[in-house]
Amino acid sequence: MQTLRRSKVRDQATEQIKHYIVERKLGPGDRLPTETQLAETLGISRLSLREATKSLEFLGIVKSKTGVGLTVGRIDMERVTEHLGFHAGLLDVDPHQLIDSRVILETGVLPYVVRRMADDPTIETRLREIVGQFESARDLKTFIALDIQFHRSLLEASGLQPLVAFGDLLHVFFQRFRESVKQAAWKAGVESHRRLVDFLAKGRIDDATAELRKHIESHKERI
Amino acid sequence: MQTLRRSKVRDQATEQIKHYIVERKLGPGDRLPTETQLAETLGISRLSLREATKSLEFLGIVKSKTGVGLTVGRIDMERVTEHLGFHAGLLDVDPHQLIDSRVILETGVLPYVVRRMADDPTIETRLREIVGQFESARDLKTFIALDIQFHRSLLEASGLQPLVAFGDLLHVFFQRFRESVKQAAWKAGVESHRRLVDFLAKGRIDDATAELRKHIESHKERI
DNA sequence: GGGATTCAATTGTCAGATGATCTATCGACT
DNA sequence: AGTCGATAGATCATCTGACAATTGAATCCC
Repeated sequence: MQTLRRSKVRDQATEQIKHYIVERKLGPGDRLPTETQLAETLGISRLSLREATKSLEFLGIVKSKTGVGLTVGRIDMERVTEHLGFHAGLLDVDPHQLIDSRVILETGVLPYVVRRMADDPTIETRLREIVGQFESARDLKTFIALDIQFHRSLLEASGLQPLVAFGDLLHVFFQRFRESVKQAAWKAGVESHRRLVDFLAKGRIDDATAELRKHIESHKERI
Repeated sequence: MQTLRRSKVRDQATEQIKHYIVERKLGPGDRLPTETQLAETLGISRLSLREATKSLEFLGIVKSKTGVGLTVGRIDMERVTEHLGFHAGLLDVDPHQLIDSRVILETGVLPYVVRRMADDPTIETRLREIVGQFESARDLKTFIALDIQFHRSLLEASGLQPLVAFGDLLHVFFQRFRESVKQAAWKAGVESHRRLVDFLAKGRIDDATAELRKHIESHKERI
């Protein structure tokens, strides 16, 4: 037999659309035919075509705007990371692994941060600004928000977008046991952040690494 | 000014479905409500709900079978690669950032690998097995497959699932310039892999780190 | 009891219609 | 003449309703 299982109309459509894009060497921003036209060309209903385009849109391969039409999109890692949370390895993660992963990610980034801090003084300003805001934090909620902001800024300071995206994802899973931080730990955390920035500003990578590692691993005591 | 655009029904639906899965801690294979039920619960038409599920299905987050219903799926990175890698022009990630990210990720993992290698001898066996298979690789395709396999095994050897997941994602975006590897580079790559395993087996983390960094950064010459 | 059949449940596909939103053109007013 | 606003057309967004295709289990027949 030719086809064991008949390929679904929708899946054929997605392939056809991708083929259309490649064949005509279309790039981000280029126009695609309208839904009606595409459906007619492929000989399927507009609905099936929509299911196809919506799938492609999910990853950013195409973009659709009301009143405008379909255009070729640009895929960025952030979008994919956003949905990656369902990767089998992440659905049910051991907190220890989560912590270790964060240590690797954030300490690994420090050499890059130091390098970029030397060129761009706004990075240090930004980090110190957040540290300063810690002082006026009164409740757990704002404290957590600031903590996330600080660590995100740290990753951003490396200039490595993929790691920022991944860091965001880790934070989502980290959230649940962040809330168990005791008031006593705040103060220590604030001091730790401040020392970290100091080390970075002086280019003392090893000290900064040790400080950051200790800071993140302190979460292990609360598991 | 903040563009106040109403979030589309479909996008809300995808979020709701993901939320549903996470909230109930559903894993691959678990059943979801039927389309009709879901649509009713969310207060939207079955059609809009379908566009949502089809999007999720595109990444493998959910699976649907005629006559059976919806089940939770397992994200298949190969599938993601297949869709994402079809047109390099659509990918918007700075290659340098990609390489640097990989360096941080994989070198950061090495101390953990060494530690676990000491306890579990199968790890070294596994890595050497892949290195051995490189010898018999005849075409670019199998070479690439082995390279991916090696680096994935390396991450797995750390025991840190989140990083494995992230590594998978990076490989998706890395794919495109893997294909530009010249035959001459194969041999060097194989040797580098072998040296890396040797260093790891001896617990020489610094040497291993340097070797791995050099290996990954060699891609920079081909940009 | 075992195999074939029927049937209910569920997804797959279609057609048609209406609302929402964007672009562009045209016209009025200064 | 130039600017602003309104109108119209194009296009996507969403809904309703219906029927076909597929699956899995209950049922029936021997």
